[in-house]
Amino acid sequence: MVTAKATSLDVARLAGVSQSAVSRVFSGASASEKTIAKVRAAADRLGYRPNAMARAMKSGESRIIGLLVAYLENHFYPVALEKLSNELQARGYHILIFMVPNNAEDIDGIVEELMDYQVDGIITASVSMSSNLTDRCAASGIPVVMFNRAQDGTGLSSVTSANVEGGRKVAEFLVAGGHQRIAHIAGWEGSSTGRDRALGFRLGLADAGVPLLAEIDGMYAREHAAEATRTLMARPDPPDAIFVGNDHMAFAVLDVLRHELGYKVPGDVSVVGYDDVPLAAWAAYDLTTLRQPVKRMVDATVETMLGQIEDPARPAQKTEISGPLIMRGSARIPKGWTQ
Amino acid sequence: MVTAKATSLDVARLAGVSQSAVSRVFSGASASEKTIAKVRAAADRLGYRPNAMARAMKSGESRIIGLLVAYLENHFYPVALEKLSNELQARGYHILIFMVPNNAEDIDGIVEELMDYQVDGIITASVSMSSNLTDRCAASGIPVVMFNRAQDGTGLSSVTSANVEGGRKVAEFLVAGGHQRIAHIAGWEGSSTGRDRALGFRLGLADAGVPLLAEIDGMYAREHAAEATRTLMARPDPPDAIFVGNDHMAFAVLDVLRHELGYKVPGDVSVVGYDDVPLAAWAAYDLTTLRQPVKRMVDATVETMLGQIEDPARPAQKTEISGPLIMRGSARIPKGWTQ
DNA sequence: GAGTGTTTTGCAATCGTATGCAAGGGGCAG
DNA sequence: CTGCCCCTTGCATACGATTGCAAAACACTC
Repeated sequence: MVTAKATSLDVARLAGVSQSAVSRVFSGASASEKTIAKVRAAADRLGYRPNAMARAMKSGESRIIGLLVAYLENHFYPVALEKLSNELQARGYHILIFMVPNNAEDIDGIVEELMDYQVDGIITASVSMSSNLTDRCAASGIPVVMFNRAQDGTGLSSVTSANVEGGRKVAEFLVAGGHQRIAHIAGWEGSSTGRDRALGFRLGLADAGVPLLAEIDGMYAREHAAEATRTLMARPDPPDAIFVGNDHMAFAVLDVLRHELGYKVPGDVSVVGYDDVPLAAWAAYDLTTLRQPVKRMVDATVETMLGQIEDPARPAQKTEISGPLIMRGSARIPKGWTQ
Repeated sequence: MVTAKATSLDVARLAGVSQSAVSRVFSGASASEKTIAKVRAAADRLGYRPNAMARAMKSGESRIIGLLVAYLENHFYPVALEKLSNELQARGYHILIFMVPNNAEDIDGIVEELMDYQVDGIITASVSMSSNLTDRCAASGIPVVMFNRAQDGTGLSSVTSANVEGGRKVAEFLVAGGHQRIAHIAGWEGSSTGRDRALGFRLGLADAGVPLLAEIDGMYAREHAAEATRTLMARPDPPDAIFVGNDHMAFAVLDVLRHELGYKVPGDVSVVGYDDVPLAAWAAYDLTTLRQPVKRMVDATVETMLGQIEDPARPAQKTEISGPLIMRGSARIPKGWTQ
């Protein structure tokens, strides 16, 4: 007898109890066995389920997390999104997803919309927030966790991989491989990840006494990375190794090197990426890359988020998770290094 | 003066009007210029925005669309999701996203959760629904649109590409290319897309009088497709052309053919996929494939969805959109065929 | 200035649930 | 049996908005 939609009052009447009894049964408050049984029976008969909207309105907790994503083109994000959604779903939360247009101006409007829905928290994936926005969220007591991006100055929690350390590892790896002319096609310098990876990379090279041949901002975009590759290889002293700011760009670099310019990888040039998206393991690319441990990053994000929801007073928390270098076939492997 | 959170009543008091006046200003009902100005000013000062939850509860319209997705591993879905989200956002709707676990049993529970949120509609992406579920949605008057999958018998709207026609086009293309031993690694036979593409392909071959060498269900999974490829190539009469049920599997097929078994593509074997995900155009794969016009499919999905929300009496609508064959480098191009 | 018609506005009820409060009921010790 | 305490239960209210209704304000015409 599943009619249009039953309310707690309908159930109450059918069960012969008060509406509050029904509410108590479904919100886990205390009730006698007898009442619980009667209510459950009636609810089943009517197909009743509590109205999440009404519940949210009354309690002020929507159990919805707003997710801001800039682009899904880079496979890292779909993968993260999938895990994030599963994890939150398991904890009884759900994701209201918002794509952020490239023009960073509109983001304020988007966040406003988010807040209209009384979201319990906001997770941003590779999105920066204006300080104005940060303040609003703080004022409303809405926790924010930045995933795969950090932002100094703001009091926001963030979860990233250990980007400086990661950049450094790549530098050590390339130096150990005996490369002489090392270049970097960097992640967007407007992002903390791009800057940190580049910084770590430069530090690592400096420590080894190897100069950085060139650095070009690839903007995390295929086209920019491809163009940067052409520029680099057109030099009189083209690089014999390129560290690329993320896998997504590295694929473009490999495409240009192999299929457009006819270079051998890693024979002529070694290429190293960053992320270790699934595609990096596919034979066509077989990309050596520094892995971002998505699962652990997601777990940390969820923990931080729920922690702050439970205790709004908890201070912001910046988590860095380090990942291993995954050696595959796109870069010469130094003697003695093993997986 | 952005305090915790202002309600319409706060605004009303500050503006010196009634709470209903505030409501009317923000819901676009008629009001005098003077009132509008006063309310707007007060609202700005308080940082007031209407509470979407409360609005949803009262009006019964949440302006939220539930989206059920099975997996994001196949790039077709992130791309579609991005467009879908943008499109709906532009129309004032938002997406509550749910990942459906592989065990199809749980899907009922997921849909229940969806309905708890009073979603205005449900879009499923490559997910099948039990008839039980279908009934519940119908009973609740919640429109459902299936994206990239159709289901007979249910009265549900669906938007797909013209899969039978598409399969046929591929058959004609391969036959025209002079291939003799043509095999098919099919999409999951439990899905309408997989079945229809295979059906069209067989029909096309039959019309041309060319036999189908073999057909294996690739389950839309990389590993299955890879294994199927090994099986096919181990035959005494290995195929000289393989039509693969979607790009995602086709990449695995190419990886195995080229890097594991050492075949030349398209020299030894031609490979054709289905979808035309961005990756298909990248040089490393350069995959000939039948394009599913995502943009148009998404548009149709949104139109159908909103149409049914506006007028619940509107009958279900099955849309099929045909796409072109995109000729790239993974399959021999018949003489005289041009892009 | 009175009469008529059209807006504008406020009052109050309502959506479906949660919860403080006080009354009711049951169990147990004395 | 009485008294005390604790667990259940129902009543009534609140959450923040929308909306029907009727009174009030306004605009015009005669």
